[in-house]
Amino acid sequence: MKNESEKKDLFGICPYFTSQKVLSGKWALLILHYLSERTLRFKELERELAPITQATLTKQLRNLEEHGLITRTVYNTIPPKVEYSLSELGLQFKPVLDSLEKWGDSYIAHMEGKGVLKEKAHNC
Amino acid sequence: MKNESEKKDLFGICPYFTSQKVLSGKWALLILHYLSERTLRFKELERELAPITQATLTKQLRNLEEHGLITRTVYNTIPPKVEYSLSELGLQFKPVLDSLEKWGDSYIAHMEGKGVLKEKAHNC
DNA sequence: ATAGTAAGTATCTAATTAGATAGTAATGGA
DNA sequence: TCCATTACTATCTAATTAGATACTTACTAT
Repeated sequence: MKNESEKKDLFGICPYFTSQKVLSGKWALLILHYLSERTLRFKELERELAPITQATLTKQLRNLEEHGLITRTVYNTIPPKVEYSLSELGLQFKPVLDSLEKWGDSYIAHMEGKGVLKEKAHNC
Repeated sequence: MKNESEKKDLFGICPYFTSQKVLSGKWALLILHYLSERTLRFKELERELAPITQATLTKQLRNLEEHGLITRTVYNTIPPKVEYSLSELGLQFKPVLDSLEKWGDSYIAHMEGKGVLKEKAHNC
């Protein structure tokens, strides 16, 4: 199934399409948010993102790493220690996170105004 | 499969989780981008987003409409005319689009620096 | 000896999304 | 009379993602 002629792959060409691809994971934004606050170990992220599973978290982290948003540092200890943090590119993503958080909050406020009220989250 | 106790549904609670849900469609960002420039008819959007299919475009638009980001205006003419535009909430989303575009562009520039060069897109 | 720990991998299934394809409705124009 | 037009809907299949579960490694503390 080769389709060189198709213009499907706007990845790396259109900023919106590119962003969509990078951020498409269910947990991507949340991971970037937590890492924007501080470097975290695998286990710490797992706790923050519960009830995420290990396998899923690993996949999401690999995806972000492949796209260059986060860096992975392995310490050769037993038990293992692996730290995740934002790369330079990931740091540049902060303005997006900020505007997204602002919008998300006003979106939630808007919904609450319409009667879809929920309790405030403990984490996140 | 009822799971009231699970804290899976952070939609409407956590701004990142909420944003993720709203923007999860493959074409969501692109649609919001085009609509942020001007009101568009269904057919116009379809052309801009080619090779999207009608069915897919309809689904994406319904999703955005349900989440309150866009408004749908039907004119009772033959052939039909339906216009889509950003709602108040959609307009508030503009800062996100702007920061996203900025980041996407620098991401692409970064990739090009690493030798993943592509031609510039005609549209988008 | 055994259990606990951290950070995985490997499979497989379930759920969600996107896409292909065909059909509809009402009208104006050739 | 037939075709084009616009904005769909309805099915069905394909592709992608998320999640469940079990296993691994090598060391330390009980």
